[in-house]
Amino acid sequence: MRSLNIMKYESITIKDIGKALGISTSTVSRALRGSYEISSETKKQVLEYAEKMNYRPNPIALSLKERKSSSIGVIVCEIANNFFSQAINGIESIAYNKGYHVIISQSHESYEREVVNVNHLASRSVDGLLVSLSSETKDLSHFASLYEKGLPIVFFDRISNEILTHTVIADNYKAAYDATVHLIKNGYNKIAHITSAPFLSITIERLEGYKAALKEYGIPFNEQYVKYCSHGGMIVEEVEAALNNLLKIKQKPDAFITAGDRITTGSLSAIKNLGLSVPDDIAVVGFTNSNIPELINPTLTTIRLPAFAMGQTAIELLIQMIESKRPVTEFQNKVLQTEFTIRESSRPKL
Amino acid sequence: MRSLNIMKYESITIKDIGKALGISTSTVSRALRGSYEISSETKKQVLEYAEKMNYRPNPIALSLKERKSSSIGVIVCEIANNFFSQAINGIESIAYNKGYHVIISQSHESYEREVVNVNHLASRSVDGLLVSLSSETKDLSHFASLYEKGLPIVFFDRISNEILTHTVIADNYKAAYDATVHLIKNGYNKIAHITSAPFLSITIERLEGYKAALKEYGIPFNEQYVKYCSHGGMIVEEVEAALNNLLKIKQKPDAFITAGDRITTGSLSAIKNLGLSVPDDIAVVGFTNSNIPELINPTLTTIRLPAFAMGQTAIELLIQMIESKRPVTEFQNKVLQTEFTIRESSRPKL
DNA sequence: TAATTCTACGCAATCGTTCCCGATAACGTT
DNA sequence: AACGTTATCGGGAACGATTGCGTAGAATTA
Repeated sequence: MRSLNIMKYESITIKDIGKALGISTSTVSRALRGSYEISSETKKQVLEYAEKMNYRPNPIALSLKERKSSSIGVIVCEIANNFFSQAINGIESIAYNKGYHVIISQSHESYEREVVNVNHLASRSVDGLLVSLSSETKDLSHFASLYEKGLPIVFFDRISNEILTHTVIADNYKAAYDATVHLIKNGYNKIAHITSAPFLSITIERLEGYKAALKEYGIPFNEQYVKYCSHGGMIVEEVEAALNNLLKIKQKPDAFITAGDRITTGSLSAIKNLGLSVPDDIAVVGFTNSNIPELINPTLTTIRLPAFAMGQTAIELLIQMIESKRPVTEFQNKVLQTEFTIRESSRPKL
Repeated sequence: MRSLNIMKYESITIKDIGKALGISTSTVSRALRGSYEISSETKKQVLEYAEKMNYRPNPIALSLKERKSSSIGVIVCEIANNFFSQAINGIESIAYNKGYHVIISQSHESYEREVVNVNHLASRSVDGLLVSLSSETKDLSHFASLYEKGLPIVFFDRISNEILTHTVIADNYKAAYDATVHLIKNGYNKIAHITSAPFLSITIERLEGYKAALKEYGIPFNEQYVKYCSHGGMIVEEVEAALNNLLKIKQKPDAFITAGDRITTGSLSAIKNLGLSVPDDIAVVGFTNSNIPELINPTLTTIRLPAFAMGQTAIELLIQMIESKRPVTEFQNKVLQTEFTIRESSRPKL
């Protein structure tokens, strides 16, 4: 049994080492960093003592002096979302090996919260930012001002073209196109789309793909068939409302595509509560990174985003930007392919 | 379109304000904090200028000076787990309102990683730590040494009695007991248990509840019916192996209880792949915080941990510890009730 | 009027680290 | 013998903020 001491945690500093060894702090500092102008005996002495006392440089002092922190900030709407938690794992897998620590913060789809978080991260001297925008964010000046002052930022998933930098997205256009075509070929022609906030990049990209497929197969686009969840499905009620509104249309849809984890699960629950059956009453294709689509009843046809790879790609671009000596002028806009798995929820219409 | 400047981000300091206004930094500092020994005109001048220039105190400098950071560190095995992401949301909901920032780090069930993370958080001067142990952790000296030096720590979910501090857990004993009794009453008597690493507190508590129920109903405890996943189910293969080993037993179990999100989904997938049907071939009750247990086929009988509340309780105890002037000597060991929902996967045996 | 008390501010130390300047030897060179 | 080199180290400023202490000048009191 160990108990808590009221004294605040204190660790050994180079000053302590200098005092103990009768040398100056500058010498200790240089010895620790292996400077050529320190004799090998002194070096050995310092190194041994530091090792013995378990000396660790104070990262706070380093951050203050060097204005960097070997840490990168990640801003996502929420981690309780398969896509983002998987993306974060991708980010960490690279960052950890390159000596960067990852600080995660959640916007909870709130613009205000996003602003607070980005400013906090910046004031904490993160060396760079990885951002997926909140569904409320229309104005990017909180990022722009930092970016212009030299803070590297890479956007992923929910991006913006307002700031010229690297971006990493999934091929949302193609994914939505393929899903729509799949439904059409399986005999569905009243295909709805429950999606996120209207101005989000992912929403626009997916909507375009959806429209393109309809057009190609001569199905007129029906504005009523597109329902937006302004909180990205984070609020259950908005998904239920979207679904109910869809079912109220006289030309009731016979299929729908959901654009996100929360929207997918939310609408499936709502359908179940309404006593409807999938796909006989209505077919479903969902954008989701759930790892149990085949456990759902019926098994769910899904579009899975390459979350882990997107995280990896984004952090690689960011680190490249951070460690670049010259200003980066060539920006990459990576588009990663999604994974389409056909299951029962979209089987051919009877 | 805005582009990246190579100059490193620089913000306004107290020194800049002093220079601009022709006063000393101490006066600026005091004016900003509303000290009584600054004239109201000077105060007004400083406040206005600071506001105009959007001055924000540098938290790094403050951390260095004050040896605290208004941030608390959270160590969990992984965020891509419903329980932990929900718990983190509970933590954040309180921390945010009390002015603390939350830094999340993942151990990925690795002891080594846990040690690295805790030391990094400590050196970053977090004011306290919220910890759920990794499944590999047997030795707690990396926590104990910091705790003894005054760093407040609260353990939640996967706890240890090696360190005397506040703890927050779910009533795992009762949950496992109830689940087992439920299965027995529904006619199952060869009940297996697929659980996490054997020395984890949650494993022990659940196993005890399971055993107690068996004993109460006169069913002999069969060692073979308990399978451990040393990585907490994080590796799919270990769950499959556990299940396969279970099915190889001559007295094949007719039901099993899974002790965790990953183990639950992993074993259900494995069962599905084997072509077995639930609950006819084998019934299932799962510890899981999934929000779609009723979408699974068959709908899943679950034990849900009060993740959000556990996070809230833990952070409240931690903040209380941080802000306490005197050393805390009375420790609370909170036990929160779980939520048992009976569905089809454990319906009465035919 | 002289002594005292306030008022309102500046100086400098502090936190831990790095790094630009010197400084001081012991050498070798001329 | 005088000078330049080189090796090795220390002093001190800087990063941004807080704070104990000192003090000039004004206001008050005796």
